[in-house]
Amino acid sequence: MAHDSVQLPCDGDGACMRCKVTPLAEETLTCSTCATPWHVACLASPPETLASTLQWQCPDCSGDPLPSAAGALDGTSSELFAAIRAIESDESLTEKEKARKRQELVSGRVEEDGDKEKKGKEKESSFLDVLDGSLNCSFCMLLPDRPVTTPCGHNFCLKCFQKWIGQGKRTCAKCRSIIPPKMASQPRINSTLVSVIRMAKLSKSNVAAGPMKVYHFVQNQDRPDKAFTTERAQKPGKANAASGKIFVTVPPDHFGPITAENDPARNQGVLVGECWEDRLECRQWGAHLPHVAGIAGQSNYGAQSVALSGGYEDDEDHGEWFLYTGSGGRDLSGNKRTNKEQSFDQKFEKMNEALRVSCKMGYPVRVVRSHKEKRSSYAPEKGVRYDGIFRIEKCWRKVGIQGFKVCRYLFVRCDNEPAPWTSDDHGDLPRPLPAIPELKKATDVFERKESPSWDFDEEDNRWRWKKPPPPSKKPVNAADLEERKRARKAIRQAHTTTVRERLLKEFSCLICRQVMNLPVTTPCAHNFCKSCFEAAFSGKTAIRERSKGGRTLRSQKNVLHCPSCPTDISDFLQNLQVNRELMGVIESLKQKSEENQDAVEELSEEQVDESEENADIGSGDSETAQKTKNPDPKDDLQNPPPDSDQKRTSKRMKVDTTQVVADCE
DNA sequence: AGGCTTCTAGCT
DNA sequence: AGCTAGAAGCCT
Repeated sequence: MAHDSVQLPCDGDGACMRCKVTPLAEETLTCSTCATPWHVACLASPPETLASTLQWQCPDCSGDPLPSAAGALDGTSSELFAAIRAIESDESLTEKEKARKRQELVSGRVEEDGDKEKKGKEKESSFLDVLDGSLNCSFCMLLPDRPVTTPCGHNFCLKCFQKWIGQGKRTCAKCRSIIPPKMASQPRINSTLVSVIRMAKLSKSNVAAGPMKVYHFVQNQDRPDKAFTTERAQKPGKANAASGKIFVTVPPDHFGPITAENDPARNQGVLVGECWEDRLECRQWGAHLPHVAGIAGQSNYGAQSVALSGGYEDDEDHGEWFLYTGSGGRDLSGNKRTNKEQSFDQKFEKMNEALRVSCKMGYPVRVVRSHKEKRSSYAPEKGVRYDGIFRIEKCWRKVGIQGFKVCRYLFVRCDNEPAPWTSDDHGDLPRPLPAIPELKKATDVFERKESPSWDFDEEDNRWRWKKPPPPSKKPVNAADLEERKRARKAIRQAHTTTVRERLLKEFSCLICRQVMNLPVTTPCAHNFCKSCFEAAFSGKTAIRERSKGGRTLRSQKNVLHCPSCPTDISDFLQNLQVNRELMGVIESLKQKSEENQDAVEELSEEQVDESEENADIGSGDSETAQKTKNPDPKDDLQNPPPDSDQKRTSKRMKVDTTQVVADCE
């Protein structure tokens, strides 16, 4: 190997000054910094990969030649070198096209992909006037994907950057500044830049302004697996968290057990005895959806589930059967969610009526018990547990412990699986109703007259639907619908917010909270105005300033923390570089937003609705298969049957179907 | 013990 | 379609 010898480039005539031969074009490499040609065969360490040839620096420019195990280049490489040179010399191509072609060659991307990208690029070009290509990753020449910013203020795709680092490079591909080891080993995504790029992409048709699409709106499938704290929540933890993803595919008004086919996540269904940390987690598995309320139901339709949480002192728990108290009768004015004190009578309305409908129809009701039910032997020690299917056999009103009337319900278990507390190896068998002493004083007693929908089948020896379950009135992914509702709201809000406000939000300095002026990006990917950043360390930087004097002062290294995180950014501070690319974009967006501000505020909602419609997902409905005539649950009650509701439901179902078709196309 | 938020049924 | 009050939570 020639690595001990002096390395020399080609002379003005193209002859290698070391071996004196004039190499063919494909046997030479041009330095990306000084543009001097070099004879590849005479290099001590030719670039290991073709990717690195694009950014190749000659031994003179790179300073410390990398130790390389690579020998002379093989034939295949030479061919590729030739191909690259051919691209370089093709005058019909623009610089960007050249870069893309080079990239295709090097990465071995298939032509089809290249075409797709080309289409993407054409799309991009319309907003490139905002970005002006200034943000493009120097490696792939595209807008950075998962952008990372070097301390010298240059932006790259995370993957491109990692590739570069993987080749042993420790200098910025753009300006040759040293990349700190920490940045090299743990590059951080610059989330502000992510916003910049998203904004730019979204503003393509309506330069810098456009309806600022709310990209952080979450659909059920995109919701996190766990409950999460929203941006506006002041308190951490689950006290005021939003629910995470709903894992099961049953509609929110689904009665009865949740079976394997509605559990795509695990394919086992919700099993009796299953436990969850809290009500939010319980909600995610569909056993009981409301995360505060004890009863899930609709007054004209029935109740699907209840929670026993010890919220009402009148409750009486006997495991396989229990006496449940209705909701209401309490003053929740102010900001309360609960109030133990009862101040008026409960009535059979709302959720209490829903329970009565379930009683009347003999619907299966899911029951969960919470650890908060302290007076019951059957409550779990921790969290919330699914205890299976119960039926409401009777309901009535009585004067409760606090002196006001409460609604009462007799729940009796009727599940095919044994209860979590029993040592039986089989589920429930029909049992005689327990004697209820308080019934003597009860008023408004209601008993089921018709045969129950959910009953024990003597032949099958198991509990099952004896009558078709009530058809669902809600789409399966009601959670999605709710999300979309919220998203619509958010979009509307985005319309009324000025671009300036959004700029402020997305590109504000973490110190002064204003739109950044001369932005600097720390290696830990936090962004500040240069002046704010410097001011934060005024008086502290002096110690390090004398380091250029001599190496004796090196021992005095002063640890300085990023204003936003504990990262030591003392090295970064020493040579503060403005992220000019980011600055350019902010400036341009600022300017254009001022021009368009009025127009933005007046934007019609049509655009929003359109995008909404497209984002809509048709909802299948497993229950529609059982569309037999449903007996009206309230036909013997004073209220009129919910005719209008039924019509509305079928109408919506039709709409949903067409949407599914549309979505498939 | 107080107070924050989420979710939604049931109204306008 | 939009709003509001009520809901058996949860955390400091």
